[in-house]
Amino acid sequence: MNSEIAGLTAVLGPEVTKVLDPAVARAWLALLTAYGRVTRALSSELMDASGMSLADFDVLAQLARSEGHALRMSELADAVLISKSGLTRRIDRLAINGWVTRRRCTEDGRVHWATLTPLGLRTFKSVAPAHLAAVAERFGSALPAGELERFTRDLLKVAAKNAEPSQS
Amino acid sequence: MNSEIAGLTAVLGPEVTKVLDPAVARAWLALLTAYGRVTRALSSELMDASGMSLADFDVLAQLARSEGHALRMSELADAVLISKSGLTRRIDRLAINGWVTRRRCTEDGRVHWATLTPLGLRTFKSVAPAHLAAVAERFGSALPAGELERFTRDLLKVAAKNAEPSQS
DNA sequence: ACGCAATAGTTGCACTTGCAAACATTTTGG
DNA sequence: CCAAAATGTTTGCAAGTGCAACTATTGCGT
Repeated sequence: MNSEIAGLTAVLGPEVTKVLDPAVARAWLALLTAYGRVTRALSSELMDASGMSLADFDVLAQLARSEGHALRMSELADAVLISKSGLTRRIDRLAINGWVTRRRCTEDGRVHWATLTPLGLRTFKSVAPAHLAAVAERFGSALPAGELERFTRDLLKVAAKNAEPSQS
Repeated sequence: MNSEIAGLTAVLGPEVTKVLDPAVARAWLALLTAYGRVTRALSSELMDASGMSLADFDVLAQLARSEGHALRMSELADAVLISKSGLTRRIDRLAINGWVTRRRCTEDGRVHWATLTPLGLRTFKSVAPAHLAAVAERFGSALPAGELERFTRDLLKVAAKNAEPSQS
C-alpha cells in the first residue's frame, strides 16, 4: 500500500495541515515508497535465486539464530510479524521442503517447536549471503554512512511508539 | 515480513559483516519493524472506523486528488503499487460500495476510467481526517521535528535507488 | 483497406493471509 | 480431584494477490 497523502489539501481543505503536518506526510509517503520498492525487488530476487519468499527467509533466519535452531510457534509468529494461523501454514510449507520440522514439546503439550533441519540450515547458509548483499546494495548503499545511526534511531522510535503484540 | 538479519554472524560466520554492514542490518530491521507495526495499527484502526482497507483508502485518495476525480486503470495501479489484475478487483469491490464507477473511455475504447462517485468523495472526506491524524500520532509524533527533513531525504534516496515501474 | 503488433483491462487459477471457531493441553479454584 | 478458565496451536472459511492467458480495441506498415 502506498497511502498517497500529499496533495490532498485541495480536496480536504487547508485544515488538514493541522491534523497532519505536510512534512510528516512527505516522510510517511517516502517510507511507504522506499519500503514498497525495496521489498518488491528483494522479494523477486530471492524468489528467483532460491524459490523462497521473503517471509520464508525470515522464518529460517529467526530459527538459525535461535538456541538449538528452534522456537515455539508463537514466539516465531511474533518475531516474523505474521498471525499464528499464518505461521502454522508457513511452517507446513517449509516442512514440505524439508527445511523445518514440528515437534510437540514434552514438558508442555500445548507448545510446538519449529526446528530447523540440517538441510534447512544448509539452504539458509547458501541463500543468505546473496540476499544480504542485495539488502546492502538496495538499501544500505543509498544511505549516507554518517546518517545511518540517526536514521536507525528514528525508525526505532517509531517502532517503539507502536509496540504491542500478538494476534489470533 | 520482518527479515531479521541481526545476530546471524554466529551461524553465517564473521565474513557476513563484509557483505552487509551490521549498522545497515540494524537500520533495515528497524525499517521493517517500524513499517510493520505502524501499518498494522493504521490498517485495523481504519478498518474499524470505516470498513475500508488501507489499500482502499489509497485508491480513494489518489482519485480524490486527481483531475475530475478520475484516473485510468493503469495509472491508478502504478500509483497505488498493485498489479493491474489486483486493481481490477479492488475497483470491483469499491464499485459495489458505490464509491467508484468504471467508464469506458470514448476516445480510446481500451481505456477505462475509474471515477470517484459523490458518495465516494463524501466517504473519503469523512474518513480521511481521522486516518491522517492516526498517521500523525503513530508515525509523526515519534520523530524529532528537527530530523524530519533529513529522515525524509534519506528515505527518498532509498526509493530513488530502487525506481522502475509496473507489473502484468 | 488489411492484417499484425501493441496496448488496456479482465479472468482463471493457485497460493497466501487473517479472523473466528475449534481443538488440545495445562493451570487454577473450590 | 475436577470443572472451568487459560494457553498454544490448528482448521474452516472468506477474502486478497499476482502471474499468465485471454479479450477488446487501436495503431502501424504496407
